[in-house]
Amino acid sequence: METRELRYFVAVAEELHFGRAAQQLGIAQPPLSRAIQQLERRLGAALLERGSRGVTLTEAGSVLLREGRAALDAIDAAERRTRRAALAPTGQPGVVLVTKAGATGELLAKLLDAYAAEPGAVAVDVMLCGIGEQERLLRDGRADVALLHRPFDSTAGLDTEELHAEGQVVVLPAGHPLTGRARVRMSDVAALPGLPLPRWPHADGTFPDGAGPPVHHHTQLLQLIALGRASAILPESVRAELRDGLVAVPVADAPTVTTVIAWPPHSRSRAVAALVRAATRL
Amino acid sequence: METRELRYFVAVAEELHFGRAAQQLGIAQPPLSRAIQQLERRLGAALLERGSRGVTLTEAGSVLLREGRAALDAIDAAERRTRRAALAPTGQPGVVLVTKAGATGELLAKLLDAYAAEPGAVAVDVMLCGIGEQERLLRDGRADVALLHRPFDSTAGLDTEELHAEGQVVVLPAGHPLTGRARVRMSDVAALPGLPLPRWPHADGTFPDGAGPPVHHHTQLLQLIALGRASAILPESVRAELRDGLVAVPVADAPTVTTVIAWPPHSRSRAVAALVRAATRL
DNA sequence: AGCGGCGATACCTCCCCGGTATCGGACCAG
DNA sequence: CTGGTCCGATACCGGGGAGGTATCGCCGCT
Repeated sequence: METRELRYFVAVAEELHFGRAAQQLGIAQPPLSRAIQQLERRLGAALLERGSRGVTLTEAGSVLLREGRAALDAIDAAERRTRRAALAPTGQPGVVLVTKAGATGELLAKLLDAYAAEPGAVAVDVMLCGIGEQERLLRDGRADVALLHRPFDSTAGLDTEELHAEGQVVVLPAGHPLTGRARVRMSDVAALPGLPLPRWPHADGTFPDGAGPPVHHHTQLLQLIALGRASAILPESVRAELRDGLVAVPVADAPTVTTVIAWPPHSRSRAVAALVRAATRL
Repeated sequence: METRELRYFVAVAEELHFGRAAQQLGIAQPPLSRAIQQLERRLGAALLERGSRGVTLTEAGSVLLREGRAALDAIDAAERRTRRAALAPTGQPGVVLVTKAGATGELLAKLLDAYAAEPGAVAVDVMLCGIGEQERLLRDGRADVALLHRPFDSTAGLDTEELHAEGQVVVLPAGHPLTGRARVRMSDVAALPGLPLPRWPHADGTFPDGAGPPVHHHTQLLQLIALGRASAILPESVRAELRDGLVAVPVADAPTVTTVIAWPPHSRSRAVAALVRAATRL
């Protein structure tokens, strides 16, 4: 199977429309139709159901969509990492570390300091991204190592080391009745009238249903809370960045949040290994 | 990057010889040379060092070899799983479960029974393989789920659930002085004269250096022990398959062996999920 | 100097990819 | 049922690229 065919198929499977997929790929529709037919012939499998009401995926087609995306990511990763390795004529090409914008500020600073002090340390590019993007960045080679927070971030398919565990607090606008309490329970928070919990995007970019405002970024969320439009349950360490007008109250029965350092499993890079070692020694 | 180029590069990187690589790929040498040059141009990276004393990998080249193998595995997996999904017009295509020949006999039987009793269970093909092959089989799509033994098998890049933990015993020929002991320590075993521990192959198929006999299979090993040529430290459950002439003595300070069920992280197959659920309920 | 091994180059052929034009079936409006 | 439109499939053509053969250039060995 050639990557060209795979890219074409993924485009069609996502659009469920040959014409639009072809446009998006920058080719005409007929060669796209032919490429998909040829792929189906070679695999001996019907991938798409062409009905008069548009195109639908067969069972085999949805398998290929899932597996094919992973394969294309792996190819992108190979290409990117090779390019980066080539840019550094001497030794390691520098490491890209990715973490959610607005989180892990202190831990990250300590980690970078500790690693920089090691002999043979290379440049670490810090990349900040939105919620749920890290796994993708690691898989397609744009990043080499990430700081994640379980149980929020999925660590499926990644190697991890635990760095830090902490409880959670509920962040509320100052003056809210609950701010007087020493600690609260999940049930207290779930029932808050007029202060819905925000909705984070899933890995595929869609949002769960619900009443709360959709949120991509940390700071965005804190602002909403200050405006009295939402509340949120977040790790204790947000206390460090609470502005005036925001109050944090511990939530007794919220799940513990574990900060982990994660990397793709076949990453045998010396620099990543050293970074992980530095992190576990913090 | 096209898979053809990637396959060509991996062949050359493994052979470190254009002529032999071309022969192995079934093409002539000149097109292979050109393909590699074109790949290097497109990546903007020197991958191979052509010296008069043959070919060597550059830093970027070894990155691409490692990442490229993973990407090719992912493509093979996509192709195999799609083909298998297409063969089953109704529902799921059957699951391939892989485990080491000679191990986990009882646990496996119970798992298959428990899963078969579930509603909606599909056919489970059991595949037996040698030491260290399971991870590869999962990655390139020849298998969907595996029974592994930590810490011997690497579970890097796989999702796992723990099923069973057990201590280890040393297996000795009957009549050996140590067989009178109720239990022994690692240091007792390491010092055994004339009964070296066997060497298992690494993931890449090579053997570590040492005195012991190289071993691929369980039964092979037990036979060597009965002949008085080796001893081995193995999980307790081997007791069930000890023939006459073999004795097992618990090793107090050997690491615990954990049997886990493992699957590739993006495997969203309903059948694999049900199998894992059945396994954790055992 | 002569020779053998090995990768690069030159040059040719043919296939396959992509483009344009057109077809054919499904659905819709009247 | 007829004309229109939407959409994927088919027909056909042209160019680029993949692979083949022959040969070169370089290095090391004797």
